[in-house]
Amino acid sequence: MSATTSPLPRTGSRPGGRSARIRAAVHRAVEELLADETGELLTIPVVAARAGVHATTVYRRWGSVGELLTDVATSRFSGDIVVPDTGSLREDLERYASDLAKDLNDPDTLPLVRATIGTAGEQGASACTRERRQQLQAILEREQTRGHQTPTVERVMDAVLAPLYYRAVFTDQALTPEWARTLVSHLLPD
Amino acid sequence: MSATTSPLPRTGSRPGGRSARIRAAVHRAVEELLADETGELLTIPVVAARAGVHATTVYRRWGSVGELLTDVATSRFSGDIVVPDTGSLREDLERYASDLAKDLNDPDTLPLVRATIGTAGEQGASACTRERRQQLQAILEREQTRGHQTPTVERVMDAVLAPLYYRAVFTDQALTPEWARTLVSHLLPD
DNA sequence: TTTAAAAGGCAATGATCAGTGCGATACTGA
DNA sequence: TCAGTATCGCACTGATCATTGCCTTTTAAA
Repeated sequence: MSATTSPLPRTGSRPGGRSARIRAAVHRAVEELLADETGELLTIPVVAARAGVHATTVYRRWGSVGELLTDVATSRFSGDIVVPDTGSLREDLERYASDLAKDLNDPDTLPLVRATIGTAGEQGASACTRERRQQLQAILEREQTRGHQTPTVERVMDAVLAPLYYRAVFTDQALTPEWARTLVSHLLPD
Repeated sequence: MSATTSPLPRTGSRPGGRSARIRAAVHRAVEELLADETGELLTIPVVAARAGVHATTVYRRWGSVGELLTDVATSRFSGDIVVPDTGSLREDLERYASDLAKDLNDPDTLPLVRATIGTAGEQGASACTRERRQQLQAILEREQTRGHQTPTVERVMDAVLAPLYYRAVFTDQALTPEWARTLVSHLLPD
């Protein structure tokens, strides 16, 4: 259980190499099994069978379901949203919030978030949102470079990010782009 | 897997009866195992052993870990917070938010929320927050009875409830009462 | 091309899990 | 008190899981 070592092998990490192919297949298997929502429990043998690899391989590369889910979540929530750059803070945030709402509405996303939180605890939870914080930070810093005042990142997270994730995880309400933009207008009045 | 039948037995449900004692012991075992944070996976045999009952009993009364967690979460998050009634909406919300922050800071609470979400999905998630919505609704309705305008429940959930749960579940930031009150002051400016 | 290291496939093992009859015990209502 | 019913403990069973040693294949560098 070496939490610091990457599940990426030091060698064999060429884009189309065998290791990379296995990694992709396992990731896809996890997402499919979670999306299937058959209530079937997510175990390493099940994932391995679905991915067409041997369970041993998954045990050795990832160690546990928790670490596997953390890895899948990290990939899934990295680089999936392009941070908008419209020149206006309000516009940037509105587009970002509405993109995020669309992303969280993807039927594959929610089960992954829930499973990762439940199985991988702190590690998993931060894997789902670490990049979001950085993206908001980037939007704010650009606005500051333009010489304008901005709310703190914490404030934006409370006002925009939190409601999006809360609704997705805890309720069955739909995350509409209109509502997402409303969150921004409450944060930036007038 | 009868999702509608209550895990409470029809007979033997007297306060101090054996069924009630077993139920309490199982609930306590779940919370302790989650709080222990040994990374040990939560299975029915493990819970049963800790509670001093036979696994068969747990299988028959709850059926699965998911339903068990949903039941525990429902108990845990029902009647645990006294809805304040100060005569002022702002004061009510501030106390409520600060009480909720304290509740979510309890080391036993967070693992229960995470595990329930991860294992029991939609069912589990709503078990963690259903009562919160009703409590906020009650606070708002009292203010309306006094003849005052109030935000919608959805707005209060977005502005107060969501940040509290988001911070608890997704970050490692502490939930201070001061910050919780700040959320209310952003919702009710002037 | 050759060679050493890394990763994956395979088979086998002990441990744990989910689920099932059956008899004993505890509870409810008459 | 007493009968009927529900719940629980107990002893199994088959299935699945986590893990290991050994060998083959792939990979990266000489």
